[in-house]
Amino acid sequence: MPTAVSVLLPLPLPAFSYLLPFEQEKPVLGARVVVPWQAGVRTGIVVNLEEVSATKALELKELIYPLDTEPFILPKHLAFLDNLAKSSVSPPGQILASLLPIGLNESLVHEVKAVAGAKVEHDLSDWSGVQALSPNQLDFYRRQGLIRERVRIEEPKVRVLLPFKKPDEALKTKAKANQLQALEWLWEVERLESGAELARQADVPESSVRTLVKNGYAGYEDVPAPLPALPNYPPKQLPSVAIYAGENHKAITGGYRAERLASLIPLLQGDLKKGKSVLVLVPEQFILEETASYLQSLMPVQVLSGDLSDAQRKRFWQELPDNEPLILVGTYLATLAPLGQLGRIVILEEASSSYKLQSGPRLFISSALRLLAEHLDIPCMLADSLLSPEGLNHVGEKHCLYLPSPERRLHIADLSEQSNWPLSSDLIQVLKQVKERGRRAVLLAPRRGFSAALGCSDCTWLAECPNCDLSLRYHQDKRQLSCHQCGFNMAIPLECPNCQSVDLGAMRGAGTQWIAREVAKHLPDFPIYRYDADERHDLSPLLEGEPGVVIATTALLRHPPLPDVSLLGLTLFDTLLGVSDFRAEEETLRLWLQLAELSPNARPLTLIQTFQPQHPLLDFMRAKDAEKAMKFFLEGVLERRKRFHYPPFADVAKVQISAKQELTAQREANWLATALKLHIKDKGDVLGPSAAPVTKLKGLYSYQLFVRDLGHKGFETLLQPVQAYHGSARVRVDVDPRDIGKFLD
DNA sequence: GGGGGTAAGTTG
DNA sequence: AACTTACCCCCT
Repeated sequence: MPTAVSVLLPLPLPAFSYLLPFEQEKPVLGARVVVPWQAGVRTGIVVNLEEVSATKALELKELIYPLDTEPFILPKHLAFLDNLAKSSVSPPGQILASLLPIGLNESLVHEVKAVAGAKVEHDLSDWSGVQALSPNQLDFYRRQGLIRERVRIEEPKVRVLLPFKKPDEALKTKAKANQLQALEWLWEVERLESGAELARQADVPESSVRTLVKNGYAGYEDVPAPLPALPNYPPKQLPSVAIYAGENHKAITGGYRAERLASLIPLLQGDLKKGKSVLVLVPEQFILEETASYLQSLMPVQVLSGDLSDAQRKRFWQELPDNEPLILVGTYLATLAPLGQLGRIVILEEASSSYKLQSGPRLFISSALRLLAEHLDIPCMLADSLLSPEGLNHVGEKHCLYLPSPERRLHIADLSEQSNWPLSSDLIQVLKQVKERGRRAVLLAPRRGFSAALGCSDCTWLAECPNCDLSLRYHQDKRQLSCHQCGFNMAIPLECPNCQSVDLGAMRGAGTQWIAREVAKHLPDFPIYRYDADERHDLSPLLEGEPGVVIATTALLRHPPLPDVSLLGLTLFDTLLGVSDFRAEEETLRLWLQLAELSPNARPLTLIQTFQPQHPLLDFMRAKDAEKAMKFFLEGVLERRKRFHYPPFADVAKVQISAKQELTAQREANWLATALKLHIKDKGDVLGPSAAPVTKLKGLYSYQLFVRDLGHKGFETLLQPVQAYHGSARVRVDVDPRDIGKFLD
């Protein structure tokens, strides 16, 4: 019986079947194979093999060539991929494309040869490069069965300068002293990447090197590229901790980031001793570097992230199965890393919103890896300053290790009674103390730029984005108004377009520029730094202990910690809570806990400016017994989530309907909501549709609705009407949205 | 009748 | 995702 091979390509499509040529060995599951695709070839992964009838075989195109004899993706991962595809309602190929960092886009040497006796227009009697044929001809010959094809991975080559001849008498004249010097140096170092480099190193003009090459003493050659070095990070000492996680723990919360990691060390060492590797997942590059720095002096560590070059990732992937047990610290790109003896998965900062992939299948990587651990039947450890309610519910209270939380000093400044906006008199007073004592302070503003808006003081006019329902952010330094969503920029108008008043000024929330200006007013001659996406000042004087104030956005959380910060100011607490998401409070609390990481060795006074000093969240932050407060907070969240049927007690998917015309978006959203309600019946419910929080964005009007899966039936079936939708609006789905108002591109 | 743009359909 | 085909508008 002929064999059909199902091949998954890194495209947003399901797997496709190809016929295995009768003379070819059956490929193993998870191996890479090259298959014909449109008028060329593509590399995919073998996900299934099945016997088919001879008639069925006739309909299939032939597989071209296997690239591997061993699985490139572990067969255990294939079922996991399939499961992820179903739960995220996206094609399996799309999951593969977003999780596999290498291997499927290799450059290939593709050759063709005419079958014996075939009449073809070209001379294809021997293997020749496919570029001799036009794509149409290739397709035609394929269909007629006139050619055979073969491929191999193109070895990465680099062009180098090599010495060809030893210096001879002809070079030993005074006029050719430079050439002689260069050639002798080249023989000394054996090879160099360019003639220019030789000229630099031998300290001769480039023309001398050119002459050497012209006269055949040296020349360029393509040689196999050397293996790239794998990254290394400067070692760092972990703090000591009093409690360690054991086998019965499934989550760690509280403490500093480094303490949570330190509490895991005996567990990790135990895994390695048992011959098991551990996958340590991180949400961002800076945590990857920090984690690798801490671990590498204690145990064998490898890293994988988007910061590695293609060549580095390739080397990493190839060597991984042969390595001794190790700790792999990686971002989501390490999900499918072929660790043979994987014994545990650790998810650091498990609740981090950075784990939400912003495109493709929009996976939430924490959930995906919890699923992987279940598939592999290995333990999974969660760690975060404040566990996600989902995480806590999953592991259960009694499997949770609480580390003592850092002690905090908190002062709340009520902005409603203040006249000197955006700084309260309390903040000004402590800032003055910081200056007098030559200390360091960090002020966090809710946004970059000067202010949230520019408006007219005489009427109600506010500058708004022409593409979005948002006010334009005022950037004083560039004398510009810009939209932080769509990137629209314009110059500041001279007068109000509404009432022609010239009294235009900053309105609403103060950004880093505004705060910096106010601080400068109150603290003349004190060093002021800014740290946001627009302006990243060099903070090394502060690292060395010089005094100063940093005005920053949360971008500062990705900067190495500053020593002995004595004041931490949150200039507008309210914006954090203003987010229209059921996770807003939880995220705010987590941010508050993360702020302690800005200066872990100090105990800075945290000053919070707010218009709502009675907000219940502040009570949790003020509580003396932090551990108890956190437990109480999470219990409350879970209780409400249960009562109102929110995750983890129901699965939620967002459906976004967008169109250029607002009415179209609204009509199609209503239509889709009705279709969904009829389809879902009592298996779940449909909330909405309602206009998206920012209804017009990037020129599109969006409506959104939420589908709740109350019986864990899976969105694969519940969202069927969405899958089948072919109307005039653009529809996007986000399963498990982490920010319910966020626009889906 | 064709250049230039977008929308819709197909890929094994 | 990448690519082809269909279709529309505008201009010569």
